[in-house]
Amino acid sequence: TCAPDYYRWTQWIFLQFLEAGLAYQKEAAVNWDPVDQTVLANEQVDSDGRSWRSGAMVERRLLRQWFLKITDYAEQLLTDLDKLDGWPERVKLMQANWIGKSVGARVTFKTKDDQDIVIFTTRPDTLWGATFMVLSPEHPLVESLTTEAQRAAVETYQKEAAAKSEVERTADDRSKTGVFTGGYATNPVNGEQVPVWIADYVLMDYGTGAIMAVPAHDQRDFDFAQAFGLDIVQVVFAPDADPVEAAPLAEAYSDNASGVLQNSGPLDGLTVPKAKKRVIKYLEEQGIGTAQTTYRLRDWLISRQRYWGVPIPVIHCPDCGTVPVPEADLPVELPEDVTFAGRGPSPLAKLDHWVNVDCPTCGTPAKRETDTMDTFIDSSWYFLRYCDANNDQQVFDKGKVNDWMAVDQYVGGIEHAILHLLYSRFFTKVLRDRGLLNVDEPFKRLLTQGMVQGMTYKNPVSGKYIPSESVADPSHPMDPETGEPLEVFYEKMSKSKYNGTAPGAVLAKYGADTARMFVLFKAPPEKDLEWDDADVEGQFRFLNRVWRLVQEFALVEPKPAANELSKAEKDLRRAIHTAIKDVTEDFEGDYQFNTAVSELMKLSNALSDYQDKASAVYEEGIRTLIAMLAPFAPHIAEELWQAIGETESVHRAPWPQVDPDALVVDEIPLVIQVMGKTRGTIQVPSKSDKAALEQLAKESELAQRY
RNA sequence: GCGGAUGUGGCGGAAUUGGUAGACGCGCUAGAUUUAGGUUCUAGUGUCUUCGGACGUGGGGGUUCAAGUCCCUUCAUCCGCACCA
Repeated sequence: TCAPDYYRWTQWIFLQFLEAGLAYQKEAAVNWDPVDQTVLANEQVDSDGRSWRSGAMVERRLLRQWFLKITDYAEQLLTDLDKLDGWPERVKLMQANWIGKSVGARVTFKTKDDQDIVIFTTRPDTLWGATFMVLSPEHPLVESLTTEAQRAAVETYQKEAAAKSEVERTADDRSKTGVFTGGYATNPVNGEQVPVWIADYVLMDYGTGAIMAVPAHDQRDFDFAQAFGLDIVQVVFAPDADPVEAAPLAEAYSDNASGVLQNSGPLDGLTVPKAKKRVIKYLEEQGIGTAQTTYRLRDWLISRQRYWGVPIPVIHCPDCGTVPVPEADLPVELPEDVTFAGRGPSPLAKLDHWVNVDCPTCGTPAKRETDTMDTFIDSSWYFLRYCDANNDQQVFDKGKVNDWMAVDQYVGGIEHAILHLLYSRFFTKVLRDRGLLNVDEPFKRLLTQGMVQGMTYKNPVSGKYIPSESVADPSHPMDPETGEPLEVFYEKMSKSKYNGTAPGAVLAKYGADTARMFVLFKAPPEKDLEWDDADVEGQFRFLNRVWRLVQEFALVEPKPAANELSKAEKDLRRAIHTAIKDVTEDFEGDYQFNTAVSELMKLSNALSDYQDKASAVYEEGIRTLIAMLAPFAPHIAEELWQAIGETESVHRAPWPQVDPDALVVDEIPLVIQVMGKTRGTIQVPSKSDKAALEQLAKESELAQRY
């Protein structure tokens, strides 16, 4: 994605976004990584407020930046999750959470001097219970609402809030802080005067930055009211049979299911769901509010003050404003004659000959945009380019993309749940709406594979991690210095925890085939894998057994195929074809390679136990085993394939096919239960009808005994 | 707090539509081979047992001839989101 013949098209796609009105600049309080000296998208800041890349605490800065309007696609990105049957529920939920849809209403409260305070609420049915309002400290109306008596307190609070980071403001500590502005507003449904407060738990960038507070029915509002003695609690719904009074309320009453509205004018007597519908109509009739849906998803900030990235292909002209670079001038290449001065501002900004250009529209001197794009842009469409990777005329051929897409199976880590996987869905939908392709969703099936974890020794007293080499007796691990017993557990590998495994050492000792077999066998692909040297040994043993089995077989002179198979031969043949069936199903289904490997082991065991090594069925078994081993242990399988006299590569050999006849059994063990208890089995002909089976069961020794 | 997932031997994990729970592997026990250790091979390995059996898939209850699987309830662990109005 860093090659100009790729990012040329990344820039072209950016221009498509620009043309569609989906790329724009705005000044906003953004996430600034002080270590990498760049801004970051919301998705790239973890819940502790740290940069996904540098790990530094992110600061807020007011900067003019480029954004992509992913919010325009919030609803589609949410509803189309239902189409993704092949995705883990967990990932879909994380995306739904991140998009954060809330359905409710905007309602306008009036101040004394007739200014509008617009609030957003998901509970417009509780409007009659609103007894105060809270604005975000940054809310533009705070200044005019604040009375002289309260001004000092309000300004102090605003300063404190501004100094706090987003994380501090939303930290675990739920104790409420806030200040009364001295101002009042009118509740539009009942004309009550309600005091207006400011508090930092109300966030300027969600909803409208202002809320109505309903202490009787919202626990946060209740807590706030208690903390500040706002004891006007108006109850507006209650269980029908058990009206709740204001006075004894110990906590907010928020059981919506059984509530019936009271003290609420036109809503009285309605259930909560009905009141929610009715109130919207009422607000609209009265001209005081409308239905509204909000999303937590924010537009995607894509500007980066980094050198390594795709230059944003626009030119800033003093006369024409922001002008896109004409398609014919793409790519805007990253200059190579830059000077890096450690960490600091992007070196692009200092490169005058690159920055200074003529405006493509009017020809007057202008300046290039020096920000580059978030690298997640590059990876949001590469799967489309894969369909037509060498096209130098267009981004990709529509026919080819429609033919190949969507991706049948995507494999990736859970860490991309709300990053790459959301961005790629967004890009696919935008490019579809630009008429460039016909698919709605890029990835049909998603497998989030687990991580490899290492065996970790930790002294629970000192908290120190101990390298495994220092542990003398692994069955009773002790701290070599203090003799204290150690905790043993599995955790993500890390140098500081001495729990890593050097792949080179494993490969040198056992070979790549063993390592691969171990990884596939140890756990199903979506689960974390606990690296255990003893299990690696186990795989090594298995491959050695197969090796010996084939070497022994190579010395035997096989007999020609018999017309009539003995019972032993039939049994072996059934084992062979059961293995083919099961391994094939593991490949075609959910990639449960752990059970596929175990099927290979079973087949190997069956062959190992089989006496007549010269039988043609035995030979079939050996050939089948090697052929099915090939995808798991390609080197050994190739070697063994030659050992049995083949000259072509095993990897070109056809995959073994199931012979349904081989799976048929003449006799099956029938489970006998007497009075609901399993008592044993009897052998019965597999083609018996119900009456015959009942007869056999009644005559059986088990039936006599119980 | 909200949402989701998962609970099966000493361990990792298997078990089609409800039909012999614990496949396969690790580990462990005993024996054989070996000067010894390792390797390799054989047998055993859910718990209890008066050797007849009984019990057993986090706990409790239910449906069924039959439940790891279906229903109700409860507990625990992990993950995501979290003052989102």
